[in-house]
Amino acid sequence: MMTREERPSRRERPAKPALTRDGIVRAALAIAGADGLEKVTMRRVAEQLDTGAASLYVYVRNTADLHAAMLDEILAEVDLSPATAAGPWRQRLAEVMTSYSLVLFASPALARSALVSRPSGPNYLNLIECLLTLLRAGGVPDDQAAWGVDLLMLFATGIAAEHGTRSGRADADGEHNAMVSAVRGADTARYPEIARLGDALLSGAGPDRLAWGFQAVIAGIAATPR
Amino acid sequence: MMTREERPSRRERPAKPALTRDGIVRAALAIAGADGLEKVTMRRVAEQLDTGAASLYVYVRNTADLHAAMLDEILAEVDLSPATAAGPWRQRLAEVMTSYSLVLFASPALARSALVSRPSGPNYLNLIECLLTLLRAGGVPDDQAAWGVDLLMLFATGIAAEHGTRSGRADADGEHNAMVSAVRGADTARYPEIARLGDALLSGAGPDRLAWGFQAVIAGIAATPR
DNA sequence: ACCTGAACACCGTTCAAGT
DNA sequence: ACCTGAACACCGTTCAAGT
Repeated sequence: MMTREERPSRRERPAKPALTRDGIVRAALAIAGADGLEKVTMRRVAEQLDTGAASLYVYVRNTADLHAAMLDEILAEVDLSPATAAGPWRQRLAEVMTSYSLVLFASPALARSALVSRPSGPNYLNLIECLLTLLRAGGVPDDQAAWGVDLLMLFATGIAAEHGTRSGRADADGEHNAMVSAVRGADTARYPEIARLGDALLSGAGPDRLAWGFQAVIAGIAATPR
Repeated sequence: MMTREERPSRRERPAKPALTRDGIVRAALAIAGADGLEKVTMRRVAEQLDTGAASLYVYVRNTADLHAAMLDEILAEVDLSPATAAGPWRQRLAEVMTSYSLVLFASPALARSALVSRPSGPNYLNLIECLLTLLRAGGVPDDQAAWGVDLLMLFATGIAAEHGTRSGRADADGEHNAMVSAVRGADTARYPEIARLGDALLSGAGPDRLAWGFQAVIAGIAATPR
């Protein structure tokens, strides 16, 4: 027979979990997913963890550090396997970039923060390493690859950030977007090209646009010597 | 002889200037130039104008609106004249983009805010119109031009934003940049490509990089059908 | 070493009341 | 219509004091 339950003096409610950096980051991601990144404040994260804001500073340097950690955490989901798969390098490169984009599309607010402060966590470095490996496999000269990676990341991150801005709170608020009114408005005379191209300028973040962008950027990187 | 001075009852000190949207934006730009964009708060701008924060809301919808207005204001300085000049279209396009970049380099914090919330003021629209005109002059198909403009702007804005992050307060604080330590550090085994390329990855926002990027993006846009 | 409460020095935005 | 003071509902971060 089993012995009587150990530690019977333990309270009914499970003890509040020990504070860890990972726990803080996970709590922050939960809040961001539910209420948006702007609600991820030290005080709110601390509240969720049943402690005070000051306690977080043992594990997190400041708010920017917390945001960076959140970003790196979600970058763990990016699929880097095409780097070692078979097939044409351009397509494999596009696959990795697409995976990165899909991850950021799910967290557009973090995409915006990635634009502002370039991440530098281990998962981000893994991704960059992977992109460089693929560019090298494609015979792209080193100097072009070094700057090209930036171009690729900027494009993918920017599109994800834009997507978030559009479908998020901002647009629901009926944000006065001058581009929209110029495209289908009375400003045909002032901005003829914008009016002429119309919706093509606004056609958002669909997979087509992403795929075209990757192709274009990869082609430019490979074809432009320094 | 002249008549005696009119309105002699006027006070010695010049009356405090009437509040206008333009005055608010200019005061905000002055603060941003002196102390950084993060100091551009409603309360601080109001203080500079010798009034209360609540008074600004007659002319400015909210903080985001103020930032957007600041951005559009500085975009007035972008030189669009290459659009109607003579010469190869690619070079003229690069000239306009370079002018845009130089303007943003002077206000990197606004570059970051431009990445997050795409501007849409009249000066921004003028710029987009100009870019589209040049792409059309180059015979770039409409659909490629529509998406290509975005690519160009994203690159130029991103580089300017990055430049600001590096030379600004963040770097001075000795920000722990994992990229830097991976490049010249002990992680040669973990990130061989990053280590191998080294400083080429970090070589910042020089004119060479900008020029190369414009060339590459323009080449990609022109060469990649949709 | 870790955690806490309290404090400091701020924010954006709204609103009733004035002119 | 514009302007204001005061209030509401928050912030990040620090620090002395506790365990």
